[in-house]
Amino acid sequence: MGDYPSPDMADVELVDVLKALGDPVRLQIVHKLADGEPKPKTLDGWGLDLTKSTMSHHFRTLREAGLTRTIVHGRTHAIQLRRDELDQKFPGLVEAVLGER
Amino acid sequence: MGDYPSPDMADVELVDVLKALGDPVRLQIVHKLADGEPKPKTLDGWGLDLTKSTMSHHFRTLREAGLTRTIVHGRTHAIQLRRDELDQKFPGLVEAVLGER
DNA sequence: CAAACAGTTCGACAACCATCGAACTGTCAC
DNA sequence: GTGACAGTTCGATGGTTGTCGAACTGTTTG
Repeated sequence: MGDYPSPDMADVELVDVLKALGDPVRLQIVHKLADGEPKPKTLDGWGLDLTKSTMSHHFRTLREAGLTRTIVHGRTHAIQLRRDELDQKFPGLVEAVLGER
Repeated sequence: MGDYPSPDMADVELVDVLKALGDPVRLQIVHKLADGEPKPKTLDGWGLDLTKSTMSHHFRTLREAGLTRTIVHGRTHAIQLRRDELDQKFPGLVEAVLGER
């Protein structure tokens, strides 16, 4: 398989981040990623009853919007929130969205 | 004309707020409202080249998502960011979206 | 009252999007 | 190597959305 390029944070636009977050499935995924640890895409605990192709679509959307990065490990993939970069580019945004405070 | 009810902030969902903000036109409108002052819907300075019906659609979307309130003044309407309520319900969100810091 | 004005609503249209199943690609285990 | 496994991609489908023009509603001003 190919690779899964995340955009440079310099090219990430706020409106695209917000659009990606403006979907209940993706917002929930981001919540599960809040602790910063990479999570396998196969995770049972997403709490979502969707097919793999739909999940794949959302993972791609999050990655292309700049919110996550994909870590390939043989035949398994993990997804991780780009927390540090996001905090630098959009200070307070992730914190506010996750409701931490 | 009827009235323009804003939802109770208790009923406002984060995902709907984010979806409303995830559009370039509406994000720009919110930026213009950042100072908290009500702005007439007729404002020339929105910086948007759209018809009145399209603007009306976006104003409605923002209001129904809980982001703004409409102030009717005879035949003119003003729109205002619900800053205090939003700050209370989603601390730091508006600040982060507006890029204040 | 009549005309101008501010704004909404409606219908249409195209573009986009979430979802699914099926087919496909790459990797690991046997 | 062959089959199971993890994940992506593709095509289709139905629903949503952004945009416009035209018609409409309510308000102010002559």
